[in-house]
Amino acid sequence: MDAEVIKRSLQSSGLRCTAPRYAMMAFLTDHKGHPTAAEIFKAVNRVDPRSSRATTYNNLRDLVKAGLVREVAVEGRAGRFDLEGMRHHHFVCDRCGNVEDVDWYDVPQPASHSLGKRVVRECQLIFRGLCAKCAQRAPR
Amino acid sequence: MDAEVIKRSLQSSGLRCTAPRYAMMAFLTDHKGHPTAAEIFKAVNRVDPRSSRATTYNNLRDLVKAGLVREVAVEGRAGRFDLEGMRHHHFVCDRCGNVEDVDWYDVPQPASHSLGKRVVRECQLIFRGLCAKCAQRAPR
DNA sequence: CCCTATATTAGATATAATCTAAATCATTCA
DNA sequence: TGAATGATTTAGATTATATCTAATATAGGG
Ligand SMILES: [Mn+2]
Ligand SMILES: [Mn+2]
Ligand SMILES: [Zn+2]
Ligand SMILES: [Zn+2]
Repeated sequence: MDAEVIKRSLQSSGLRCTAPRYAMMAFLTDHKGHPTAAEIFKAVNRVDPRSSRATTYNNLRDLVKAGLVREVAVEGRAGRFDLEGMRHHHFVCDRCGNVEDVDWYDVPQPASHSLGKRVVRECQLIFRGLCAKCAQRAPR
Repeated sequence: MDAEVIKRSLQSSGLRCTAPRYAMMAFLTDHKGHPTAAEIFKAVNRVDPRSSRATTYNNLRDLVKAGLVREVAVEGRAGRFDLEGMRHHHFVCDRCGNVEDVDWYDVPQPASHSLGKRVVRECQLIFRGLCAKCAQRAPR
């Protein structure tokens, strides 16, 4: 019963379990492909066509702030989202913009003097280049 | 004579040394604060008010492709740019969006089997949280 | 079952980036 | 030096992405 898990994870973050929020979390649980906000919006509305773009963005913001969801910013394109489940890194394709998971491995922290008074919330390791599919196609 | 350095670095990348390109590189050399495309556009036009937004974006794209400039994507905000000079990592402030440099240290590569047929061009380590200034201000 | 802080909604607005096709320019080579 | 030419630039329109607004609805505690 995944439903209970989602409900509890929302509530334990101080977020009400609303229909749009639940639908977004359920969608992200089932679709590991790093969807954009627009894709999440469309998917949620296919089920129950009443949600608003504003709600999608508001909720993504809140879910990221609560640590349930992670955003991967992609230059010149819409940001991509995924569940903060098992730790992993990311690979972003220069050509097609796809975001793919890379197995987790530990990354050393910076020397504390080089962070100064900054407060670190998270640390993302992002690889860029050509995904397997794009690497095979002709260059340029 | 910085001018010659810029000119040569452009040409050795197969890029003509044009006025807008030169001005952009000079501006990035002098301003280490990770400006946005809009800021670069404005700065270049203050000197010689003839450049176009399209040229700014085109050139940033080409300079990144040539490896002379790096882009840091920031969720929900304009991307930030800096020169690929001394290697370093980045810190992005959740609240004010500022991008700051973090001293370089070596990051281990992923196991090659976990990259598969992907071709890695670069690897970015990005920290997120509150910058020193924002960390001091009241929370929320 | 009520109450109310929290959340949602439609649509307008703001911001960021790309596209177009005509004009210009940097570089090469005779 | 003086074409020739492919790369580059340009203004402005267009698209893509994200946020704002203020009226309405609802989750969840009491
Ligand atoms: Mn992921
Ligand atoms: Mn930097
Ligand atoms: Zn690809
Ligand atoms: Zn800050």
